[in-house]
This record gives sequence, C-alpha cells and structure tokens, in this order.
Amino acid sequence: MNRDQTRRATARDVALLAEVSVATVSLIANGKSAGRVTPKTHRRVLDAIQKLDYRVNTTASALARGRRDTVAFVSPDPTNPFFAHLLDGMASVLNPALSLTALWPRHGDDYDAAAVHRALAGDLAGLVLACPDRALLEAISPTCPTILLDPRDGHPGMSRLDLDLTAGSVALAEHLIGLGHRKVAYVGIGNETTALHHRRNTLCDELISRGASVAVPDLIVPRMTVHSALENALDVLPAWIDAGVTAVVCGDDLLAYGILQAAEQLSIAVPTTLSVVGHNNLPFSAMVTPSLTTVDLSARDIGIRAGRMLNEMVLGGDPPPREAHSTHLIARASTGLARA
Amino acid sequence: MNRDQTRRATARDVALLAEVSVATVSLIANGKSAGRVTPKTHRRVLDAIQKLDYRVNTTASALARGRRDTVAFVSPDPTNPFFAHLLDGMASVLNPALSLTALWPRHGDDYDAAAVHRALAGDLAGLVLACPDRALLEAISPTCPTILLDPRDGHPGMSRLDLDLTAGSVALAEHLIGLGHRKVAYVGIGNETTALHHRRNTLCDELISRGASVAVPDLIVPRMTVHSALENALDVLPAWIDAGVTAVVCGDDLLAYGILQAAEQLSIAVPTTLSVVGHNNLPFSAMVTPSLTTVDLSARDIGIRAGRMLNEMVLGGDPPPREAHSTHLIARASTGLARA
DNA sequence: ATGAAAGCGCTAACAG
DNA sequence: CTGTTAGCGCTTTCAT
Repeated sequence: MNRDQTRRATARDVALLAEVSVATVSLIANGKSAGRVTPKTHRRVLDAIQKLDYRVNTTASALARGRRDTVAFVSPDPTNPFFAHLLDGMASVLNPALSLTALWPRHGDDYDAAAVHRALAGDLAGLVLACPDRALLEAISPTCPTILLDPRDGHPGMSRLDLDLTAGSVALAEHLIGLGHRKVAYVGIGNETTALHHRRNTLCDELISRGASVAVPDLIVPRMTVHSALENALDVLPAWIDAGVTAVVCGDDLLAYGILQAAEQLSIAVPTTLSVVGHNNLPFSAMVTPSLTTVDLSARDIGIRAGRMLNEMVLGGDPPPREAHSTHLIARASTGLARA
Repeated sequence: MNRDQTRRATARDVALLAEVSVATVSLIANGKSAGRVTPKTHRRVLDAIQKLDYRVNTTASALARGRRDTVAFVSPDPTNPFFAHLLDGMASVLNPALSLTALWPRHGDDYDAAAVHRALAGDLAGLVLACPDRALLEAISPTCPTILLDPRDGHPGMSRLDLDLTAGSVALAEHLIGLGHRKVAYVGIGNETTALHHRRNTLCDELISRGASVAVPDLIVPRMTVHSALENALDVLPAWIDAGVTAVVCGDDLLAYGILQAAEQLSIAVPTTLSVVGHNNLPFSAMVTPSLTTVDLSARDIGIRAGRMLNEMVLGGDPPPREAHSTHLIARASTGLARA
C-alpha cells in the first residue's frame, strides 16, 4: 500500500550512526538532554539526526508515553463559516502543548457519524462535538475529555457548552413586535434539526408571550445552504405574504441569504413588505443587501470558551461540567422599518 | 496530566474476560475472523467487547502495522471559505479507507510553520499543503506523499497541483479592456504574498499586451479580511480615482468585498465610476451588492483533483508529479457597464 | 481454530 | 553521563 518514500529514519538508525544508544537519541530529540549528556555526544547525535533527516515518530511516541496531544473538532458542516470561526477562536486560546485538528466529514452536509467514531477510537487528548443530535449521543461513549457544543440533550460524562438563546430571542421578539409584526414564519433544515429547532422554539415562546406568533408551518429545506433556501422559498414566500406574514426568521444566516435572494427574485420588498432575520451573524451578513438582521451567536467567542474548557479538562484542574454562552441581537437594514 | 476517564479497555482486558488470546480479539475486532474462529468464541469475544466498550487503539494499531490512514491538509487561513470548499471537494472523492483532517494553525492568518512540522512528524498517509511559500518549502522535506497546491516554487519529491491562471486572466483582461478600462489597480496582502502576486503578474501581462496596465502601486493590506481591505482602501481609493484608475482587481474576493464597502462609504459608484473584480468566486460573491465579478478558481474542483491525486499517491498507482487546474471569469454587476 | 511470541518505534525507569 | 531494559497496545507470522 503506502508508498515508502525511502523509509524514514528511526531513532535506531541515528543511534547506530552516532554510536550511542537509542535512549540518548530520544533524550536529545526531545530536548531533555539538560546537562545529562556531553556536549560532544550531543553534537554527534545532532549531526546524525540532521544527516538522516530524522524526526520522532509521533505514533510510537504517543504510544510509549501514553499521552496524547491533539484535540479534535467535529461539526455537521465545516463548510459553514460559523464553524470555521468557532475553530479559530479555539485555536487562539488552546494551550500550545495541544494541537487542533478538524475532522472532515465524508458525506455532504450530514453529521458524519463515522468521523465521530474514528475520533473516539483515535488517540485524542480531547474532543469537541458541535451540535450533536440525540441519535449520535446515544450511540457513543466518551474515550477522552469531551465537550458538547450546544447539544439538544446532554450526555453523562461529557461537559457541555450551551448557547443561551434567551437574551437574543427576547431582543429579537421585542424588535419584531416593536416594528409591528404579528405573524412570523420560520425557516429550518431537515437533518440535524435539533439546534435550529431550539432556536425556533425559544423565539416562539417569546413571541407568543408578547402577542405575536410563528403562524405558518415552518419551511424546512433539505440542506443548510443559500441555494437550498432560495429554491424552496420561491414557492412558499408568496403564500406567506398572502397569509399575512410580515417577517421570516431563519435558523441560520445562510438560509436567510437564500430568503433574501428569493424575495428579490419575486420582487418582494425587504424590509418594506417582508423583514428577514437570521442566526449566527456570519461575517458576510453585514454585506449582503439589505444587510441582514441576525441573532449573534458569536462563533469566535464560543470557540474561545470551548478552548478554555478543553485546556482545563485536558491539562488538569476541575473540568467545568456545563457552561452557557449568551446571544444578542444585531439589528440591521433587513428589518429596518416599522410596519404600517 | 491527561485525566484518565477510567482507563480505556485494551485488547488484553477483552481477552481476559472472554478467555481467549489477544490475537483472537485482534482478528475479531478487525473483522478478519473469516472462518478462522468458532461462532461460539466469536460471540463470547463480541460480548466482551461490548461489555467493556472496547475500541481498537488506533495509535497502537497504526504503529503495529506501519500503515497510516489519515491525510492532512494545511492552509494559510482555514477561515477563508475558499479552503473550506476545497476541503469539501477533497472529502467527496477521497478513498473511504482514508480519513481527512484539517490542521488548524495557531497564530492568526499566518501560515503556521509549526503546524506543518507537526504534520511532517506525524503518522500521516498523505499531506496537502495549500499555497506554501518559498521559505516554508525550503525548510521541509517530505515524510509522506505530499501535494503542493499552487505553490510559487516546486519541491523535489512533492507533487504539485497548479492553478493555471491563463484562461481567467485573459478573459478578465479582455473583459476590462472591452469595457474601456485602461488603468487598473491591484489589491494584495502583506504576508503569504506568493499566490496573490502570481495572480497580479499574470493579469498584468495580459493587460499590458492589450494596451492597458496596472498603473499605480498596489494596495497591500496586512490581512486577508474584508475589514483589513476596507480600512486600508479608504485612504487610497480617492487618490486612485484622481489618477484615472477605473477598475480595481483584488487577489481574493474577501479583499474585494472590502473595496466594495469602501467605495460605498466614499460614495464612489460601482460600476459606474469604479469596477471591482476579485479572485475565488466565493459563494457569497453573487450575493453582495453589486454582485462581484471574479476569476473563478473553483475551490471545490481543485479539492476534487487534489483528492484524486492523493488517492493514487497513497493507495498505489503512478503518482502524477504535476497537474494544472484552469480558471475562468465570472462577470457580474460590479463590472457591468462599458466606460464612457 | 487458537495461542505464543516477536516486533512496530519510542520513552522512562533504573543501573552502572 | 550513558546504556540496558521493560513496556505502550496492537498485528502478524508461526506453531500447536
């Protein structure tokens, strides 16, 4: 199978060449030779290492010391900028001794259970599962410190970091109500629906307690992409308008972009005739026209908190079993005007 | 250090419980028990595996058989959707026996050399380096099949997949010339400049051979972000207009978004007064206003080709030493009108 | 059909 | 200071 690229040098090769033992090589290769080795031998070994282009084999090393140093991240769709920014936040605070890797799913937008299982079988120091659904959680048990990001349900033995939607939803409900909206529609996706449903339900509660409501059946699109939302909205938007809907809230900004495009194609004026709102506050949401009102989930900040939790869990200290992260509303032009 | 989460079960534990040898456990755990083991024993072992929640330790497994099965991807800035889509393409064609992981750099936008070194030390089946710069390439030697994506310079022993900018640049030059532009400005970034410079130079050649040119000093912004471009363009845009510049080409769509925003803030009409062009054709480029004209690099397709190359290199067959991938122009509203 | 044993390449005591 | 030794957990002949 694997092409052998002229077999990599081992510590033994180095030891032979430098005429020392592998133990010495190991010490030096790991910078632990602090006064335990003659400058002379040290040089010899270094030379040999250089000449043979030797590098410690991390697999063997990890096995030997029984310690891992990479933490992995799995998400439903790493293509969504939300997760990229989250990861970026994590990377920025993660202990330098740890290295971060994103497992890439193999089957389109679905949460790739296979990837999770690989992760669990793997030699990981820590694991972060973003938006795992119930089925996934039921199928697994942790093999390393694990953080669940905004899971619908928890899991014994795993920490979790929740999105506290309250602040954002209250603000959004008040914003919409204040603008005169009474009938709101919602757009979600078909698979991995848990997180988005939660967003929907939280908002719903707030709307109802203020005298408005999500009044028509949700639009459930198959994939969390702009295109998917656009395509599916084309049919439904006119009906919604007829039914008196004046605002549509999307579970994700990407979906909202699609709605914005659909509205334009159908010559439905935003925000005059229809207001549109997303969730996530992607970096592009201020840039589309009209710029999108959205519930800011602060992807980067979530990542930062997750990274800190991971540091504690992996490197010692008391693992925080549960934290919550608050959201807030960013009101922009797509809901700018008060209703007549 | 590592919290021990009640130590993971080993093959030995399973063997003990099921009263068989570890060899048998290994066979069964890997589904290689094809008629080599009594149904009875098989069951017993399976039960034990289940009861102990045993999972093969991939580190030990990899070490024992000397074969790797994960391929890694390193890029200057995984936050850029371009790389996410590229990865997605790779994932879609990669041999199912291989798993894909994205190494996340630790220091902002810079190409994280440390990540690359980790990758090289690691137990990888293959490695993809996106847009490596010369310094990086000089500092490393491959330890596994490696693909360089659009590197400025090649590296002995590594395959490469180049972006052939010719088609896109020719089309872009013709497009701009046809619209009446004679004086074009360029926006690039400070670090990791190689790929963007290449884009600039290729375009330059085409423009000059058609009687126009990149006529003012480039705007070099520190980071490849919308904000960075926006901030820095504010000063320079008016001067460009005064100097007779009628079009600005950006090395990346993200930069172009920034220019678009700057133009709006400065009340410079696009495309009437200024045309703007990007590179990459990010999924958002059709959605900003005015929608962005861009040289399509087809991130996903590049990923697909890289994935196929990797399959061949890792799983046998003749490794293609070098391929090229062609680009093309997507003309949209931001360059829609002919000059006066 | 199953087990014993020899590594994979490295690290970490422990001797000397 | 440096070498010897005993594993880490698994796979894989090779006996039985």
